[in-house]
Amino acid sequence: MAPKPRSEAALQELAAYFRLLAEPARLKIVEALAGGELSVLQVVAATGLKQAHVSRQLGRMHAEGLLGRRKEGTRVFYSLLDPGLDQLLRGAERSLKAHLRGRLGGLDR
Amino acid sequence: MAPKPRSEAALQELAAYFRLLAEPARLKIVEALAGGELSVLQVVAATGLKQAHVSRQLGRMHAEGLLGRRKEGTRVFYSLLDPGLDQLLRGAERSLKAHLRGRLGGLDR
DNA sequence: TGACTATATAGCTAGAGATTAATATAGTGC
DNA sequence: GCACTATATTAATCTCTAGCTATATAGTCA
Repeated sequence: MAPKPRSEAALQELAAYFRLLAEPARLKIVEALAGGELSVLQVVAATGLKQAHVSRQLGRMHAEGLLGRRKEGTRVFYSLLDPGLDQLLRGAERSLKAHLRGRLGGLDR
Repeated sequence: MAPKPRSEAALQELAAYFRLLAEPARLKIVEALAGGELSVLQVVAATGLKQAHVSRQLGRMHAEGLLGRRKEGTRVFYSLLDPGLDQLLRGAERSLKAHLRGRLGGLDR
């Protein structure tokens, strides 16, 4: 009755992937990029975050393979690479609602 | 062209939810529970983690609404509450593969 | 009650990473 | 070359929490 044993390495990768999505700031950036590629300053404007922070997070997400990068003159444009990410976020939101319900009714014992 | 602006609070909740899944140890526990409810010691045996650590993580996941809890005598059984979680993990694995591909070919510049 | 088992908690150290201000780098146009 | 803009990096502070050991709590049974 154990449908799927994952390897230790697979769990590490999976955890690292979730960690990327485990920060409100990065989620905000991802959401801003959902409308199409943006330059760093455009992301700064869209999110209200500091330039240094945005640049660092964009760089990290690009290094992790989550974002694409395109240089044009002095600017650098980033874009979402995985079209399934949006679906993943929606799925997480669905689960989240179930959890919130559980948190309300879940004052067991 | 902006399909879904989420509130700051929603992003916080979403990030907190992903943070729960952002640890290999917790993923391991979730996986162990995928086969049905288990007592704390059974989770310890299934994962190889320390009892104190398992108890803490189970407690946290239960507090967050991710797990159900049932006491029986001196034992406490925990179980997954959200049937969509499995689907979420699979979706994340799919995205992850896309990222790994990107990490390989993504030596741009 | 005491002995035993199962869970939970407290205190600690170490490490990871978010966030910031300041500075460095790179590209463009004069 | 200089001035200007956009991006990246450095260094510092701060918070969080994983993981550990040891201890406490609660339930069961004699």
